[in-house]
Amino acid sequence: MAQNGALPPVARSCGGQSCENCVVRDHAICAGLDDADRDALSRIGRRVTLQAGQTVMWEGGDSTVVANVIDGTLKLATSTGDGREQIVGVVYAADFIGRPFGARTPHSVTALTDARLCLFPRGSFDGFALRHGELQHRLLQRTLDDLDRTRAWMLLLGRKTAREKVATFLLDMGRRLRADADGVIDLPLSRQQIADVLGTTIETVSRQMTEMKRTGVIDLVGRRGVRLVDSAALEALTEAG
Amino acid sequence: MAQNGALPPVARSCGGQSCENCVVRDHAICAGLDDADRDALSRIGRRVTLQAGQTVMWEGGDSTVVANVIDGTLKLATSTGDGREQIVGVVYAADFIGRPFGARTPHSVTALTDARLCLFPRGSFDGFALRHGELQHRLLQRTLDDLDRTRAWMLLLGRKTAREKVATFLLDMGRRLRADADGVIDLPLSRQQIADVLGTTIETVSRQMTEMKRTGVIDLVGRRGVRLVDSAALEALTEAG
DNA sequence: GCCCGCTTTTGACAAGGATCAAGGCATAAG
DNA sequence: CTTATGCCTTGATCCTTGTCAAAAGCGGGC
Repeated sequence: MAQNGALPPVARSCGGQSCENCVVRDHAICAGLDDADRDALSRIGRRVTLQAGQTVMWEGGDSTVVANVIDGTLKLATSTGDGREQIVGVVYAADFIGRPFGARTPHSVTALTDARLCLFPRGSFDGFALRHGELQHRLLQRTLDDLDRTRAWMLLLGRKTAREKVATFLLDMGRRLRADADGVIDLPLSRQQIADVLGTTIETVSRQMTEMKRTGVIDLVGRRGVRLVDSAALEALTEAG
Repeated sequence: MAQNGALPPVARSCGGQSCENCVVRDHAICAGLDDADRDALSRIGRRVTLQAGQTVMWEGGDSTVVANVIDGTLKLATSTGDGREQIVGVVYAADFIGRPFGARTPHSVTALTDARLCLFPRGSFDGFALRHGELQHRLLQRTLDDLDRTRAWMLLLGRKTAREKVATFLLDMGRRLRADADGVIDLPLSRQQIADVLGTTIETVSRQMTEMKRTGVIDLVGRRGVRLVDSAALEALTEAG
């Protein structure tokens, strides 16, 4: 399973590609760098394409690379020795992944959808960041935001009921992902993965979503589609109910 | 309750006190600053004494101050509208608290024991940090570590059993706190607060600890004292069992 | 040293969610 | 179009943990 998810020996790289036409250049941590600095940074990195299911970093592994997400969705996960998994973060385009300034990666990083990364060797990136206060500042801002969001999620894991967890999750996805013309959101996570985010089981997630569909709060279309029919009601389910 | 915990109108301040004899100067984020910079930083801050139970920052409140913990133990907490509380962090001497570079404090900060802080107005601190890359780097390092630790705690909240939670908590306290001559650790948290850290109830915590005492893994002395009699066995209880 | 208040422990019971087990249904391959 | 393969849903049951209630015990104050 872990083997199947491994990067192929030679990853598809587009090293020569510049930042000029990068879709996340104004949202990733590189935003704010002047052209010369961004060029210098881009020479350190290379583009990599991932297929859904591929793992880029392993829990407890050496921290050898960090990256910007260009597009796609990835999960950050930790697990117990006996295989219980907890997803500790979901990252999207323009997010930063990996552990700069540290020897070990404390969690695995796996693509949930096909994805593209702008990958940097950690050592080179660390050096660059130390020489560029602006970049380090943006990294700090982002890390502080991550920490705030992560702590908010602890309230969900420790104190919310299954119903509240699923409602909170759906609203969160609604905020992060864009719905199509019919208002349908295409979830990047399977039911099992949703359960792993919420600290519950696949059956409980399924039952809660079915119940919400029955009461008309949401609509389920196919395996991955959801329409948030009544966001206000969903919001209400977020606490008590 | 919140009112009782508020800072008194005039906090006991020792503004004139310099960093020279500060017990955490080599461990807090100020370590690494040269004498001149540390002096400049100290002129921005002032010392404040807190009594157990006092709250320094409120969830959702304006982020007006940040601080170094000089001594004592404090909790970071968030809660649901209906009063369920989750402790999202416990901080000790030399730790940094508050939300730099952000308008709001996402969680409350409350003293668990009497404590002393080195308090800075956030605006001034932010400005100072922006002008001192070394300080900002240390802040980044610390924030990255906090994030790693917080994510590890998510695995506990989402996937561990009550038994595993309590065992993990006790070992964590054993690592962070120093035992006295008899090997007894004085917990800075009440049973209810332990429950709030672990995302469970006071009764469950009590039952688990009683059971561990019965099997000789730990020993309970008074309300706040614990002796980790068999750390190896405790470690084993950390996963499965 | 004794008493009072509050935390902690213990007990009984209920229930939310986990587990075990089929069955149904998208999605993709043939 | 048909079939096969996993996901997802649904059902039945169990059990860990939460809830409610009361007893016990620690610690501070008199």
